[in-house]
Amino acid sequence: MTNSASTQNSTSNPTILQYAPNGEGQFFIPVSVAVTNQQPYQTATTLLQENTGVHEESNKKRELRLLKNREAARECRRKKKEYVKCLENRVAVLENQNKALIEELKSLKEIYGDKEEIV
DNA sequence: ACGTCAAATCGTCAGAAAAA
DNA sequence: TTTTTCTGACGATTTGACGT
Repeated sequence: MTNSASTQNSTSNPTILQYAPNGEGQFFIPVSVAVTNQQPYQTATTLLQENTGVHEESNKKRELRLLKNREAARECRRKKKEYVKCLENRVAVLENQNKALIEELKSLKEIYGDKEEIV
């Protein structure tokens, strides 16, 4: 899936974030409206102009945190898929075993009859 | 070709869990 | 206790199938 430009409507949900690149090669930086009470979206360029020193540093920290979390989420989903596949394989194996046991029981009953009483 | 819908996928946030 | 990592939930977007 491509990370194409997307202009999300923030009027319905003020905390929606915009992070995808737009067509001009700029990047919208995620800004939570609920927290910052400013224009919902800023470009990287304007942010760079505005933020120096401490702000720049905390921006870097935030970007790094988001990047790490993005990768963590991908890895988490990959592991979860793998786990589900594993469970599905196990289900298939158990179903086959169950079928085989039922067949075995059936043939044993044919050999010995099923009217024998447990004492 | 087009619209519609459901399912899959993604990035982010918040909070739980683990590590330092 | 603080920091870092993991994961469920959410909303937005993409994708593929289907009917018109």
